Amino acid sequence: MSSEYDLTKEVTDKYSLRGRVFNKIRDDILNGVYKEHDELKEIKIGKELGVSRTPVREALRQLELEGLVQIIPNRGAFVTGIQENDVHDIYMIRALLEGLCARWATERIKPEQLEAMEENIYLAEYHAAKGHMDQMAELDSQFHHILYDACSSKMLEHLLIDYHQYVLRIRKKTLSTVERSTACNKEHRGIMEAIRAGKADLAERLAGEHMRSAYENMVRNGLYDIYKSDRKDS
Amino acid sequence: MSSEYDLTKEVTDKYSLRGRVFNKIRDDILNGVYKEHDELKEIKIGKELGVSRTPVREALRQLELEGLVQIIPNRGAFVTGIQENDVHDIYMIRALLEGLCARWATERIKPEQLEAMEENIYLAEYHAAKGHMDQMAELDSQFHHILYDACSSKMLEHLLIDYHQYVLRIRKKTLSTVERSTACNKEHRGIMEAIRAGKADLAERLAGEHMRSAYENMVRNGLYDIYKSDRKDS
DNA sequence: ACGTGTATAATTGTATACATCAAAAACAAT
DNA sequence: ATTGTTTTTGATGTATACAATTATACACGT
Repeated sequence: MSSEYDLTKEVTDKYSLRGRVFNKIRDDILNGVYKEHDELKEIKIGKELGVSRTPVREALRQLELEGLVQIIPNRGAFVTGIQENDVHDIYMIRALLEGLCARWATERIKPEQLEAMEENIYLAEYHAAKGHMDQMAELDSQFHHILYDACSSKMLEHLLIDYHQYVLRIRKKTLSTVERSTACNKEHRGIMEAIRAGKADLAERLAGEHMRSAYENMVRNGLYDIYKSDRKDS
Repeated sequence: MSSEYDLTKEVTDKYSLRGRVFNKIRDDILNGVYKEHDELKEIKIGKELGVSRTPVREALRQLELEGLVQIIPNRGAFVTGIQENDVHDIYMIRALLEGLCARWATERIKPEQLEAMEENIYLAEYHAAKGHMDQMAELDSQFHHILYDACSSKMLEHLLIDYHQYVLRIRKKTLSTVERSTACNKEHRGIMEAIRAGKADLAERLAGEHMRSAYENMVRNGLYDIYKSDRKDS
């Protein structure tokens, strides 16, 4: 069972109103429901979700810290969103950090975690072969979360989980093609083998390349036109 | 004038209660006033600061997102703090990211920013020579913020400012020695020269080394014993 | 003595009320 | 018609009130 690698960020999210509101708004921003510079009014959102202002406010304050929302005192909360160039930056940042994560994981991974990775890749290859594309994003997420866990760095894990979330929507699209999915699985396997063999340098390099190739695939296929609509050159 | 590079993270911090409460608790955690596993009760903190629970709650929710506080639903908020190994991780992460920042800054820096860096280093060298150690942390912060600004990446800037803050207390201690201060200034100058010369690879490498040498200096001088007290091996 | 169960207190979660601020509208003056 | 001022409106900032949950204390039974 790999239910251990639950992808929910905080346990609180499921059980508190604030957590649900936070996730809802966050998803709506990442999924383009709210666009750049949209104003997020506490009362309106509260009504829509059937809650009072309080949990909405708390959620907005958190989103401010994540950089998805800008709060101007006494004015309101405005969507910051993710720009086209932000996606580029995120992938370049991730290339470095996933590399570091793979390096540390090589030195610190536990047998169960390696086991879990093995199982994950096996499953992913199976579903890719069968064309079950809807499963791929989930499995990809899981693979990376196992890696984040295995690096045994609270700091790095926290960071990578955040950045992983940011590009959630785009990842779903990217992985919906068979080509990218199979390539992705191959790269995952490569990283795992390097970790298993204790080759930290190789693992780091492969993890970095994994990010770059994901990004290049995205650009090549014009898969992030979705962000272009609400672009502003300021 | 370099007042442009104001180090406050958000404008809201100064003017809203929540912002002040947030900064206060944050500083208290980073400065060791609250220790690992301390419980942060909304009413108590509110009373201490002379405010109601609302701003305190919002601040705690934000700190949760920063990872400095863990919130257990219906139970309370507990200090997570920064462990000894977290400091290590932060510096290794920063080594990569400051490197990337320097690289991008090399390609995108504006003349005014280069000017500001020049001025900053000049001032820092002056104060270091005069033994004005109290100024060093501030100037160091300023240098890095100029760099963050110059890389023209909202994402990377946001991230680096966060991590820079995390190690604020320890940086103050480290820079209080003349040796480290002068070495630090030399490294800053090196980075600036590389950027000015358009040597991105060199700038990246130097910025990374700057972090590693800062960390090694810290370890060598046992300067982060302060974190050891509340350590737990879990 | 020990564990269990209930009552009480304390704390958090949420909703609402009031205060404050800022943009928008209405109006006056030029 | 345009500008400047006042009024109004609507939103946020903060405080408080109530509900739900959890921790504590104590009595009871074994």
